[in-house]
Amino acid sequence: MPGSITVSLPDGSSRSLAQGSSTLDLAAAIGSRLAAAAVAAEVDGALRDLTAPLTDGQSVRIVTSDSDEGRHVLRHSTAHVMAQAVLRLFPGAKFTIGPAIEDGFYYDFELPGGRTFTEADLEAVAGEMRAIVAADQPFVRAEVGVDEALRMFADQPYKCEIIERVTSGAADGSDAGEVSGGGAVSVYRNSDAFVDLCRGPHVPATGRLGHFALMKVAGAYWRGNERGPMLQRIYGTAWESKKALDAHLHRLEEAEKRDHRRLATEMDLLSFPAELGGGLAVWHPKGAIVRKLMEDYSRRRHQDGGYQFVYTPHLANGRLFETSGHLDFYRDGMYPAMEMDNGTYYPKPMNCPMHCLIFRERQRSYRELPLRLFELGTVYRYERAGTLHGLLRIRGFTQDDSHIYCTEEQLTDEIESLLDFVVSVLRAFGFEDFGFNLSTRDPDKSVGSDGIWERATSALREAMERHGVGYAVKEGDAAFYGPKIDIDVRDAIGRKWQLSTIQCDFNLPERFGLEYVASDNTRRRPIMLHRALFGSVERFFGVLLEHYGGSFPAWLAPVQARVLGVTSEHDAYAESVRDALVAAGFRADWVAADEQLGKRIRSAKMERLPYVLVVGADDVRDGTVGVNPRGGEVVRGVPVGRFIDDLRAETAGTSVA
RNA sequence: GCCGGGUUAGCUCAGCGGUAGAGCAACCGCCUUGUAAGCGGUAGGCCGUGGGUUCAAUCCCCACACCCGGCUCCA
Repeated sequence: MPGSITVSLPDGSSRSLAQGSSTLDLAAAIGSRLAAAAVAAEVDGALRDLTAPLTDGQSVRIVTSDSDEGRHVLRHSTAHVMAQAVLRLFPGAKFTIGPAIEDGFYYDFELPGGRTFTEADLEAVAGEMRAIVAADQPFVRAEVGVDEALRMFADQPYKCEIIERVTSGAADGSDAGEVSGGGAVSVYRNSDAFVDLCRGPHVPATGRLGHFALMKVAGAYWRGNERGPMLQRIYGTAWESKKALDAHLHRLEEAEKRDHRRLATEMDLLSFPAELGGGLAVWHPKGAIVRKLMEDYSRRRHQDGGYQFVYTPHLANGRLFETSGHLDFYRDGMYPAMEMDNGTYYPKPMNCPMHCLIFRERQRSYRELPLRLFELGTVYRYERAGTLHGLLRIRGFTQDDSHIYCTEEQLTDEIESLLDFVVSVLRAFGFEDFGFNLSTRDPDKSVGSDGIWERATSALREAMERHGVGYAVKEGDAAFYGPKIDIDVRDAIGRKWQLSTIQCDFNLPERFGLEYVASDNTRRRPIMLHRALFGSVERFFGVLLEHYGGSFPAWLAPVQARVLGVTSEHDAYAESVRDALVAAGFRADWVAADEQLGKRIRSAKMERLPYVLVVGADDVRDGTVGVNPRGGEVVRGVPVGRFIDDLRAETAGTSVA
């Protein structure tokens, strides 16, 4: 065909199209459904607008709105629509950046006169956005010179700053999504009234959008700099269909139902009394029993793992934290000093310095290494008021903290066995999906020589590689004294939580002058591993509560079984069954038949009890119970002894009953 | 710490410049019940704390505490 071009498709086939055809034409030629779902194109590996003309020989993949990439484009385009709406409604507003993010997008603005957004403004903005969508404005790309771009955005100082930074090569990641760089700047024009700096791609026209919701307003610092201007941010979400949007909103509702703060109140587990102060929790009996079970399990595993238990005080002389370096690096995050007659004392923010003192208290032999000290150590950190978040960010918390002192030869083996240990303990709490991250040195926030850091980092790397686990690298994310492996888990609804940490430290042993006597009778410096599995017991409890949605497995449930008589005739038997369960080491109770059976069962279900045992005349006669398990089928006529055996089997290995 | 929004009964939440309401829970009766809400009644609140404006403040203003959503930070 004269004047035609041929492009290839991902399945290996190729298509001929008229000169000047775009991916949109290609999609239409393949099918109208595809054309409707298409939002962008990947041409020779680069994302482009659907409307960009294709040239002969290119390979093209059509990006549809139901893919991650497609949703990213939808969200970015919706962010532009929101910016246009805000600029229309708030004349004089300055707009800054508005990227797509996981599940949505945001855009940051500076409103005239320091005005701020209210929830009511969101309604108005959303309404204006719907009008822009209805107008089906095309997204028209243009490349302009820097000077022209600066003229175009003459009244938009933030845009000018972005243009200048990009063209001067000072751009960081946050600019990369906005402009293409190089000699030209790309812009997208939606109408005569709205043009935004942007690398793209975008959907062909605003009519492709519309399944969005504006979620919340928030303050945000320009470029994340807390000394910079405070901008006004609007968060939104956008999806390819109403169905997908509704599903997302439904997921948010479900996540909210699992919120550990809500469940903690509902289930009477713990509370944060205002009188106590922010970020400090009190544990109620039902929360405390779950916590105790977690801690007991942890202690047993550590005992089996060759750890020795230690206890250390909550306060220490400031000299200790000068030696360790904590005062230098984290003074602002520590509770303020208490002046006492023989010095300045601080609540401890970490246990490691005290464990170093235990190590140093007498001469150590290589025969003692690896020496593994373990403590459930409560620490206090002054978290800034705005950062507190239920149990997940708290000012007083307990670390399942261990410090392992070993020789350099033992290091890699020790780390590798720790990887197993961590995963094995986390599995007991129902986590199946683990991720590993290696955090490396930040030269501005660390102590010690390059050589030491290199040895520590390669030990961690080698252990993971030998162990065959994949890992991501987080540059500059290490602790000040050494690099670390952080382990995250995925919970029941797919969220990631960073829990465990294994940190390699050549520095504190040096700072504390730790030594052991080696087999050749020389004195050597041990290496120290810091590690925590739960991290913070409080935080882990919060994560666990959300993971299980409050429905703790039988070994952790505050009450494992409740016995209910059908009528008050059977209350005495119900009580005797409860006694038998308690005698067998289980946590059980019974409730008198003052309400109808259905009501009492409902109450027990609302409390998320693993087992409800209903007993009536048949059961009194036969010594049985009717077993109503959480999420299972009722089984009548189960002998009490068999229920006890079954529950024992179910909780074996985890229960310490 | 910064921006915004909150704080009303044990819980979830209405309400309003003239000192308050619902549902659930609690308590008391009646009902005697076989697997997720029986009926009736009673009680319960210095409307977060302290100032201010007002004849009058739970309501309007200010400060503080705490909470929520973000930002920043997180050994």
